[in-house]
Amino acid sequence: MATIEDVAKRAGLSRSTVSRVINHHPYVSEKKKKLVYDAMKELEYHPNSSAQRLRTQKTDTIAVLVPRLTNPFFPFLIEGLEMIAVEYGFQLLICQTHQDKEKELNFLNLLQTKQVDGLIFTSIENDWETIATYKECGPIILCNEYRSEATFPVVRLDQVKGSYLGTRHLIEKGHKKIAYCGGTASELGIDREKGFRKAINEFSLEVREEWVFRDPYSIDCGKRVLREIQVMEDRPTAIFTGSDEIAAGIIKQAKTLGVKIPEEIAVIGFDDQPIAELMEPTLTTIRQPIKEMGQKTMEVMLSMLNNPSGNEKQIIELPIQVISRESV
Amino acid sequence: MATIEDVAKRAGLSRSTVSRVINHHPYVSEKKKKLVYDAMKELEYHPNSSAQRLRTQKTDTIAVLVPRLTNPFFPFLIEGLEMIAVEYGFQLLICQTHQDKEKELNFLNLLQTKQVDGLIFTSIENDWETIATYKECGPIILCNEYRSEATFPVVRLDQVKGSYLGTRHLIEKGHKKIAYCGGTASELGIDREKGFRKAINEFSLEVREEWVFRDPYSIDCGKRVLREIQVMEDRPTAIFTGSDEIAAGIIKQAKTLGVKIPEEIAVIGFDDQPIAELMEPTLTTIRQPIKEMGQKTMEVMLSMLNNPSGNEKQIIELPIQVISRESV
DNA sequence: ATGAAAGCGCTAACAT
DNA sequence: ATGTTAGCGCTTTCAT
Repeated sequence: MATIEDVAKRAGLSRSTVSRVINHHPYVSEKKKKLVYDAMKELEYHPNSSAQRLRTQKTDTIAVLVPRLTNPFFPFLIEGLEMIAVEYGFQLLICQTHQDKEKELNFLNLLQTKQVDGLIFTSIENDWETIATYKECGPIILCNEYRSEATFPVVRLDQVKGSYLGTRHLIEKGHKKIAYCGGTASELGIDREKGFRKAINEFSLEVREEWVFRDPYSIDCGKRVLREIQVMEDRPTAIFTGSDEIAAGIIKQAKTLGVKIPEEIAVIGFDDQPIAELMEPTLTTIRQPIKEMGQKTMEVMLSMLNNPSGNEKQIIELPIQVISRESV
Repeated sequence: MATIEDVAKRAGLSRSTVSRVINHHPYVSEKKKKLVYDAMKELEYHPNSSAQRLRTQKTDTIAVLVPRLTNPFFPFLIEGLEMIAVEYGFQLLICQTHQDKEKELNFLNLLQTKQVDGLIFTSIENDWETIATYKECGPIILCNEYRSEATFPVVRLDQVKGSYLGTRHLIEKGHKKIAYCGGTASELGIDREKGFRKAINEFSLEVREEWVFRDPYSIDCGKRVLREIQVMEDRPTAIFTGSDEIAAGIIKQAKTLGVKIPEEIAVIGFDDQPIAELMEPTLTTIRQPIKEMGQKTMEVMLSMLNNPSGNEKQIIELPIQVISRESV
């Protein structure tokens, strides 16, 4: 492997000049520039990125922690993040935590070992205390999931409002017995339940505790929930869910059991993923501006990188809306 | 940021000893080991990965080129790749080419700048000649997509057989007029068409050229294809597709147009993604052992890394099978 | 078992 | 406009 030294010799110049050419510095004569380029080509020279990183103390890389890529929500979010990152010459290091606390901690290590310049959480596994420890290690942003104790910037959607609107939509369609199936493990989940209950209370309805499912997250979870509901004495007539996957699972199971949707049970999803339009009936859902959230997040990250002092807490909230289709 | 030097001073030892502790070398007395660990903890020391990489000339990182993560096929493939990689202490750098030749070339650069130790293609945008150039830059493997001229190891599925089986399945269900909608841009596509035609010929059927669609890849493409078919005078009674997404698009559009599936038109997908079970009718499809393909690929990569001379061509083919559901 | 010293490949301050 | 030089933080021979 050719080094910068080799190129310098070959071009009959100093390492500095070669370095200047590589980094597009001004004040290099055209003549020598050409000499350098020729030498680089002949020697098939490519700068060693580890050396560059060591020297400059920058990696131009941002870590993005996601629970798993097989949940389509996250690829779409990454799409937004990457769009802005690439524009400014940054690359993403995508890290799947698989919902594992220890893995998450290991990824935080990337910041400490200077393998990345900044880190973005899109889901959070560990306690806030644990994560707060890393504040000094470099710019960190919470995107999508959040913690109110957070002292990092947060880019998120107004989950309370989202689930409030979704639930109100169900109520306006005449439903009075509504189940909640959104998850409450995270603060995001708690807020969703909050919005849900806000709508419920506003219309003086009641929620039976057995209609509240706080763990579901997948297609299979959705299926299971519907099976549980079907054996209840007093059944809800509508279900609010925390993702299109859960909703899809419910609908799928309903077909298997011969339960009519939305006549017997209405279902509302969350996310507006491609699957929402493909299901039969098509899925009424709550659209999150995922890509925009990604873009906004990366913009905040870049500004933190440019202005290291400006990492105070700030909360950016994006709008959310109900997309009415056939499942309600 | 504390450096190894700081730790050495603090522990009253040399940098070498600290380094030995970090890297779990033998022949360090327990006493000094403890001294080092204490110092590391007090100083919150974390080794700088750029320095380590520069020194060792290794990154323990493998680049994985995918067209896009929003196509669920690739997250599942990554699942398999990552499982093995993590086991052996490697991390993945996931790179989306977005089907862009230039981006693909830029990612190949990662190998030249020593930012990764090896690189895996899961799709190929550039000419083979162009890619062949990079052979000397480090271990490269083709996974999923392939080129017969390839001089790198290839891990793939038997596409000819897959589409042959799928098509035969349609024929055995009584179809004689079958459309092909699989893509032919890549060699993978060509092989699929080959398998398709093999089955067609075996049963002495005919394929009208207007029934052959070589470009489709997405849900929207599938919709478009069905619209085009519906305005034909002589319509096929079955469609072979190159992905569950395309098939899903066709089914969706069929509903919109009031076309009955499978009665008026049968559809077979490719991949067996979660969506295949959610559609109504459920999707008959060709299952690819995606995760296994990822695992196998990473095993080959690791063996290349351990044995740099062993990067000769080898082709590993995995089995494929038809999953019969309702859409045929 | 431990330390001294060289050097991985690069950039940037300083000097000219 | 170009060159000289120091040093980023680490590992690894070599010596003891």
